Amino acid sequence: MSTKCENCVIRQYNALRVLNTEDLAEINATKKLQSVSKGDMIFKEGQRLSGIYCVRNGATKLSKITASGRDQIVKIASKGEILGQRSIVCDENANLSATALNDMEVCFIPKSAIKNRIAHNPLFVKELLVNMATELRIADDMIVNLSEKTVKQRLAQALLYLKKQFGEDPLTGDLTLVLSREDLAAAIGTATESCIRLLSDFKKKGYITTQGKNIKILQLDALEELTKDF
Amino acid sequence: MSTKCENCVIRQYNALRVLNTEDLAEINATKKLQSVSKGDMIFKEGQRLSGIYCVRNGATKLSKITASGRDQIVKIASKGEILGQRSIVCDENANLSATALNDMEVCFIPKSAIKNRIAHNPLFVKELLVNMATELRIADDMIVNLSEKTVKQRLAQALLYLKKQFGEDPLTGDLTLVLSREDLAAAIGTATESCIRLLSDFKKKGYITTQGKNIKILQLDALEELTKDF
DNA sequence: TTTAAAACATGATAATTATCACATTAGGAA
DNA sequence: TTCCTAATGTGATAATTATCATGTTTTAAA
Repeated sequence: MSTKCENCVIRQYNALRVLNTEDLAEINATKKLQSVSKGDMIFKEGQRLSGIYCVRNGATKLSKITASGRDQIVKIASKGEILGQRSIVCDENANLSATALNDMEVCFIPKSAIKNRIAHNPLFVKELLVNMATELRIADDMIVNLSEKTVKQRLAQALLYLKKQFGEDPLTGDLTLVLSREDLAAAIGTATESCIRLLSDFKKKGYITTQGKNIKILQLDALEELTKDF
Repeated sequence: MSTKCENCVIRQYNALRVLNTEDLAEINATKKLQSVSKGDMIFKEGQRLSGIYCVRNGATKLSKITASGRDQIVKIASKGEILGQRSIVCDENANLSATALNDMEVCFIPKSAIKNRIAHNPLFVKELLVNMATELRIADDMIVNLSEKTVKQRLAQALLYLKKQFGEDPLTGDLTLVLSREDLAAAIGTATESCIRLLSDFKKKGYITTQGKNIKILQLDALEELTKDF
């Protein structure tokens, strides 16, 4: 995969796709490819961002540490997604922390380059707008989910999401994106022990199997049924 | 208050403020002032919107009916805020329902007028973008709140929010925006009975008094302390 | 004003979820 | 490898929250 923005396929997934040759030249001249190791923090809540990060590879959690010390994952971002665009658009400090869930490659694009594009390319602004509006809908839906569904339902939903979004290992059938029990709990908004307990329950019922951190879904329909219950 | 967009002070609160005379002329020519009675639904989840609504007066809840029949309030919008802009931007059906919490006046602005402004006024698009980005931050924070805080903390927070956002009656000291217990429960994501029980608890402790649906905050500091606990 | 319906309120109880304690296992460093 | 630490897993229990039942009060309509 080329590291030249002009040839980069990754940007097809985000607002950068509408940039013209001239725009891309500046982005390309100023961007920096970075390797991020699993567990590394790309940026931290409250930090002033000097640019955005375009994810080339790997996945990251966007989360916030709560007063009680736990953290709540608001979103998982992966290939093609941009981190930090909300903060840059609003000229605010980061509202969430971004932590690598596995080894990643990201392109750092300095704020100035993005601000220039925003100032001069209306099409780009509109793309950003549509993107942000979509994220808002997803966040709104998550609010409804958190208050409507039980922890069990949210866990089932999270497993289905992981399968749909990141797929399964073609050999073993295990979910490709491997989360620690702690992260999985943080994603569905519950205590780690509760999450583990429910996974055990799913195992007992034959919905899934586990091997270490790996999870394999056996009965998709059972999990889907669970998410619908009320 | 004038009903001519050119002289309308309401639009100072939202993205419409950056429109020029020419833009405003088209908006003004096509907009329609509407009265909405308390309890009326302005639009419903899933509905195709033919425009946006600019709130001149009153307040509305933006909510979603859950599978179990309850509804969860995602946001309360009032004077100066625009309803439906997300759906128009994304060309999607409404994701939330908008229901008047009291008698309202709203200006309906047809989709075409807004789409024209988006197509021709980059400044307007940028304003929308910043607006949407801010709403996204608020939604993200709500996600963290819902999973971090107890119902009691969220109720305390909601009361403080109502005071800050809508103020108190200068005579009685009651919160200006009056919500039914059911709506208050829907806003904090709990059962109506739980909400009522906690209000009784707050009363017993002397934090608030109630008279019918009216609520008066007596001990602001106590409620603030509650929201911080862990 | 009367009356019916809706909203409010509270008790009893069940279900869900968190917390604490502790055992086991896995994974990485010396 | 061996050891240490962190993660996983489970039990016991407490706390929180939901649900159901039922009575009371408000509200609004006839």
